[in-house]
Amino acid sequence: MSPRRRDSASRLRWMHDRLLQAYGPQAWWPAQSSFEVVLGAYLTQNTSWKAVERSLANLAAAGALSPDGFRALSVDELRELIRPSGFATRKAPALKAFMSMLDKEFEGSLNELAALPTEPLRMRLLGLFGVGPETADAILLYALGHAVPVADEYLRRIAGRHGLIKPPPAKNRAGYEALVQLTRNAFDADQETAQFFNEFHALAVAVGKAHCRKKAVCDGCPLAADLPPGGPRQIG
DNA sequence: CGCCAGGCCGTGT
DNA sequence: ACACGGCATGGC
Repeated sequence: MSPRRRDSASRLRWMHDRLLQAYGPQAWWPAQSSFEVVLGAYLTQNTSWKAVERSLANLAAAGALSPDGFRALSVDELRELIRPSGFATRKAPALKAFMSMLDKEFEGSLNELAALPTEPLRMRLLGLFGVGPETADAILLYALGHAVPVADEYLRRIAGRHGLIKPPPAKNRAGYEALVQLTRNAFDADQETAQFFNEFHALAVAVGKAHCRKKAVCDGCPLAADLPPGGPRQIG
């Protein structure tokens, strides 16, 4: 039966099942340590993962993928190492601010940071320079193991093109929270685990990279059966 | 070459 | 509250 004409929660569940069937488990985040997840979460802001990999390779060569190695870098050295992934004049001090917070209040330990309750922890992250809602939630989920949904530009486009949210999809804070709520409402309480949200966001990125970039490439998309009659509703 | 990338911040309404 | 420009570099 067609998923069309059903409520957005059902359709989002259908999307999850369809994507899992099409792509399989994604085993995210692509990193060797929680600290590396944090670095990647900052570096990938409005930046292709390909470029992030170049910066991470530079950091690895400098021995700076661990807190100890990273702490030893000056902000100027850091800026040069992460230059390939762009916005380095912003991202270098932002990362140093995270490290500084971790050292001063959590003995340099991500585990101690992760021990805070989710909501205060999220507020804490959002208060950091260079951390918005998506970066905060990515760190919460993929580095700290908290069960929160992660919304991103791909999910925003998917929801927009499929008419799950009223177009044009807002790119502001309220729009982000609406996507998070959409995800929370779609799944049962017993599915609201870190493992599940982990997989859901990873699948959204997988289909996004393949079919939901700015140029519409809905042809061959596993989710195409759910598109409104006449094609995607909203491209940008 | 021009457009875009796994956002966020500062400023102006 | 919301829109909008700026931010840096590299891939395609």
